[in-house]
Amino acid sequence: MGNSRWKCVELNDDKLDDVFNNAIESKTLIKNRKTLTIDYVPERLPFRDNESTMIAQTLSVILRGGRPSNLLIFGKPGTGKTAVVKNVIERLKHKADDLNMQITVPFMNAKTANTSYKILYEIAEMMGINKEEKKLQVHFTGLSLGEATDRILDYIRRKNLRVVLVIDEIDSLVDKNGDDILYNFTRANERISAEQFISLIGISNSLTFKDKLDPRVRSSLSEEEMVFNPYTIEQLKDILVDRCKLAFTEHAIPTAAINLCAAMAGRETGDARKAIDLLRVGAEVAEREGSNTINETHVRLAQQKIDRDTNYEILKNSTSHTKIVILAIINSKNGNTGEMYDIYSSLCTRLQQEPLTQRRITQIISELDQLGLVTTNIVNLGRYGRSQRIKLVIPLMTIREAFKDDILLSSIIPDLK
DNA sequence: ATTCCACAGGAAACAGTGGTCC
DNA sequence: GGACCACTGTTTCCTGTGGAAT
Repeated sequence: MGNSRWKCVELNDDKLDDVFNNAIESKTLIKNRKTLTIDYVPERLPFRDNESTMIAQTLSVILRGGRPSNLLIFGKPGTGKTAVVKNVIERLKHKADDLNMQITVPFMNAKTANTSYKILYEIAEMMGINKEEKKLQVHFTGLSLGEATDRILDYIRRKNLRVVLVIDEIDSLVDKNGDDILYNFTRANERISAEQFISLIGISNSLTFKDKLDPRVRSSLSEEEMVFNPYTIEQLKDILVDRCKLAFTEHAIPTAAINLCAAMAGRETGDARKAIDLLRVGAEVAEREGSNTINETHVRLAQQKIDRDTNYEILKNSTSHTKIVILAIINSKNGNTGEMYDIYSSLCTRLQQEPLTQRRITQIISELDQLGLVTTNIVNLGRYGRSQRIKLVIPLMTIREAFKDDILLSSIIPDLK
């Protein structure tokens, strides 16, 4: 390795000790890191009192021995949907405990459990079905969807359960797998006896999600609906002030920096997650600088760091073909699909790789577009057809950095100007 | 007004993989 | 050990698109 990055130097143990000792002794800005994550759920969720009350009212039917309506919750990311639902359910469980009543609440995210079968498997895991004898379990794979559903319903019947099934990011499940599984669960109550039930709470980031559902599923799933509006900049400010009190030492963050975090997050989508992330990363940047306070520059640097880190991770973990596509876009003059595909094919030949079809490459481009790594514009050239203009929106430095350890690409990376 | 280009993108099929069941 | 199952990434086939050229 001729890289000057790696030099043989004598290790200075005293210096390392100093670093660690300083870390332990120095006063840090952040006194409670946990409060700087969106998942941290405070006792009272800001500005969601009405929503919390409405969800609680829907679920309170359980305490009177009834089955609550299915519920669909809509809202952009970072509007507190998941946190509110989790909070209400925790309280419901406490109340039910007081009344000696048992309810089961499997809570899953359809982005992680992204196929119908994985949802069934997760439900089985969370409900404890997989602690039963083997032929009653829902294994990781190998069963048909019908059999897995039957085993879950059978368990509910045998154990006489009341189940509230919460599926977060339910839209991504329906996008990929259709609504069969939802149909089965909304109809499941017909197959179990009166004192048992399954109710569904679906949490969706997309308002148009309902349009993709079969009318029968739509009517039973959305017995009740609720929309979480994005936070306003003023509300974000209040949330941040609240978190700052918990997270930082006194006077660590001036109002101007809080305002900037709120403004940057509020300008886009009113995303509280983003606002809190900016605060956390800003604090980390300030800490590393040895500063006692977080100023506006730290917040701006935090924004850059978040963007750079996300892009770097996506690029680094991409498949070889996605990486070659990115290199083809860099090398393409006008960014037309056709030209880009030709370059991609020749790069594949140079790397002794079998090129994927144009159809698949179109798909990869649209994935990159969704991730915000490229922008695409459809241009009509009349008689000369219709094409996409693809433009890269990430700095070449980030790409070079992310690809530099890829052995396959090593022969063409120096071409990156 | 019609033709035609160069794609976009939906739908279905397929191959390979990793698993269970009997 | 063969039948069966789901998942992922891909290919194949196909229809739709909008404006310059004719």
